[in-house]
Amino acid sequence: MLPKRYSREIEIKWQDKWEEEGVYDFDENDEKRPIYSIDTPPPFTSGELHMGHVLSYSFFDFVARYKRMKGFNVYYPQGWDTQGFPTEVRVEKKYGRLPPEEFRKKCVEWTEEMIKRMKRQMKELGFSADWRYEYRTMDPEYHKKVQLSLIKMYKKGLVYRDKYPVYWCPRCRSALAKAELDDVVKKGVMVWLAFEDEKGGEHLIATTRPEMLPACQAVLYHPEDERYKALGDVLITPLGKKVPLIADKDVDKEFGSGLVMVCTFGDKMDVVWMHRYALAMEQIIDERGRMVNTGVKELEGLKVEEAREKIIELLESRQKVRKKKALEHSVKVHDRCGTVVELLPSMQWFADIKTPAKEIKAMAHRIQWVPDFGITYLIDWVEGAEWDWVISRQRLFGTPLPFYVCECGETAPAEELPFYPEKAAKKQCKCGKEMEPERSVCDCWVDSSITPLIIAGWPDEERMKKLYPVSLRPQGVEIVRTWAFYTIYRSGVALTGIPPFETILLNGNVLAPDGKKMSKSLGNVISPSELLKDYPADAIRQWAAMSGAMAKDRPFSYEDIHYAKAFLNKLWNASKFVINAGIRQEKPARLKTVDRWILSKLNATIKEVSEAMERYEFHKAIHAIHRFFWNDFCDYYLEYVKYRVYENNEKEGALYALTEVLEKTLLLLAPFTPHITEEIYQIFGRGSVHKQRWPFGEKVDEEAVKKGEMLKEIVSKIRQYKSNNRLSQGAELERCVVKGSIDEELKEEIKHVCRVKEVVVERSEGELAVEF
RNA sequence: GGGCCCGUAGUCGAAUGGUUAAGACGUCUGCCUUACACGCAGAAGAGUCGCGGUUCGAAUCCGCGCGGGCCCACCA
Repeated sequence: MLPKRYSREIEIKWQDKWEEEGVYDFDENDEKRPIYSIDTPPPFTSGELHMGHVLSYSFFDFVARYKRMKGFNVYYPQGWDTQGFPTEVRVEKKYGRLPPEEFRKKCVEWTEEMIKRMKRQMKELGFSADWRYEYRTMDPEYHKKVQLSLIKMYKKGLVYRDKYPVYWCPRCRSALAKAELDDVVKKGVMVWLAFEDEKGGEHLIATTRPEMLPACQAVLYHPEDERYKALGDVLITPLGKKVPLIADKDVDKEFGSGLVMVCTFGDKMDVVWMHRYALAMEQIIDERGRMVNTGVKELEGLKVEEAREKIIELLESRQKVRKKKALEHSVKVHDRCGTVVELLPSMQWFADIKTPAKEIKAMAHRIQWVPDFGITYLIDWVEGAEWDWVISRQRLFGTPLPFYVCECGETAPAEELPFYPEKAAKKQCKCGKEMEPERSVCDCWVDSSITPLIIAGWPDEERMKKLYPVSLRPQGVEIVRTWAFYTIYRSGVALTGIPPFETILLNGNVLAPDGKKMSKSLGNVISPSELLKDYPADAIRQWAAMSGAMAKDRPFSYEDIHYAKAFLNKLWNASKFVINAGIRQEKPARLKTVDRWILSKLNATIKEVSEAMERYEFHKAIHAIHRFFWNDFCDYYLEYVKYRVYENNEKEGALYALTEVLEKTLLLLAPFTPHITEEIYQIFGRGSVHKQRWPFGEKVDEEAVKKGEMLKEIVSKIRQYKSNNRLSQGAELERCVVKGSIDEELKEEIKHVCRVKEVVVERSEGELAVEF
């Protein structure tokens, strides 16, 4: 007997049991079943799942469960993306500043706590990952593999060290991440400086950073700007330096005079242009924010703001300033101290993405993209990339870059892995000096771009043979340019030459019910843990399935989740009815038309759902199940057979059909609602529903379908009559006339199902009609 | 500014170029019928953003316009 109501207690019971019995374990020794592996995204360990996680991880879980039932040996590990700036911020807030090693230890402790919480939520949602293969990017084992992958790329010439500008806080003397910057509107001055062409003609350039003039490398104009087209290719700065004059489409014709000077480095756009035209890098600001190597002795040693005033003064005295105008503009400041940041050239590590770009694109084309337009995000990105991937970060909680560097500029890979600079062995450079272990850590995408290798046991060749490439990479559409791209590049092109996954499945995001992005500041965030207080996991999972097409964003819908919960209730109560009526698994000799009708509908539904599952169209699958079970089975078939069940009238066929429909529906629902289906499935005494095979859609009896639909229509018309006449559906009618071609069997059904004493049939080929 | 996605009842959303454009929520009417009132039966409500085109036929394909969203870049 089923408990009176379905509840979360039932879900928790099964979650514990599944874990205990290892129901979802990947079978290492199975030689027969094909392997289906899933490269699940390792979520960043923030400590709480958000609705986007719930949506996407539900999708992954549907796939895993479906494939298991289809007979695959499913390999479904789950990892954690642990390292990064947000954790550093939170740990520093809690413990203050600590020495690096102690700080990292605290970060690890913190992260372990976060993982514990998130894992609990995943379990509560019924995700069927195999936790024996859990990985964490902060583990020494993981570090080792990331480092090995970088050394291999280094040896192939794909990883190198070069100068690159980073955001720098002159006050804190530290490199900053983008996330540490705030935009602040400040008062400034725009000055128009007089440049000269080779014939002595004067051309004005508007700038808010005249102090950068000594580092001016080029002047740019828009290719369609008539004023500068015929000017030649050199211009002379007010300081007398000759610089190239270049046409570039990114210049705004309307701004100032339509000319812009490129300096090392006034702003981010200078960096773009420097790479595009291979301009020189001339550093004139040092780590303390003071001017150096400007070639203008009045500026040397001054702070940036002082230098700005000074050079205006200087240029005015040389009559090179034509106009000045006060303005307000936005500048980037360090979020913690408010100091204006500078872009400073510094030594960074790069991964070459320009040289292998073609191969990356070609490999992306060998992967199946679902939906197919997803690949355009990657192609556009590769084609638009202006420079190589900067893989180093000046942070603490990250994978150390496994290299040594020397004053002389030489670099060398580490020999012992995992490599930690504090404990690194000494190493001598070719030049004779002692090399320094690199102290920067990796960009987080360096960690996560080898997950297919990690789960496939790389570099163990035996395991790789078995598990690489992975079958499926599910991920968010918004990280195609990062995670998908970097994975195809590193795991695929650079390290194995084989596409890292066969199929990539892209999911969209969850918006707030108001259609806007969920954000704390808008106060429209819905948290999974709050939701779990009001709705069972199986309702939340159905909501995910109902959330529309892949790669599309959708607002969160309380209506859907409400409906999903109501459906669980329906399933529960219908099951109680079937159980009370009596389970019958042997097919009786005779089935009535209605029995054959519902079994045909069932088989059609199985086919429809199977096709949708193969295409990852979960909303179609769940919709087909809902429609069949609620509308056809509960609303009609159950009503059709009640008299047979209660009055023991040709009961066997009814019991068989009821049992068959319930059993098969449970199987179809199992990937979506694993808990409730498991609980009900126990009546069959065959163990876990999740160990069963996916049902096969058998033959549809066209004649029975036709008759069944006709009966449905007649019943509906009689119900309509009763409703219009304010009668209860249980009310007995004396007589009705059915116009249409129905047989004696259907006539008898109408009498019983609609409680009509006398049914008269008038044969007619026209439209069905019922008169009273 | 570049790329991509989208525009369907009050709301959210389905519809290989082919009957009367699913379904859910909400609304209205009736029904406590021995699975379920977390329910049942019934009803009303759109002709698919606008304009043009292709077609025997367009929500669906093409063009333009209008309006959203996402990602990226930028404000010298």
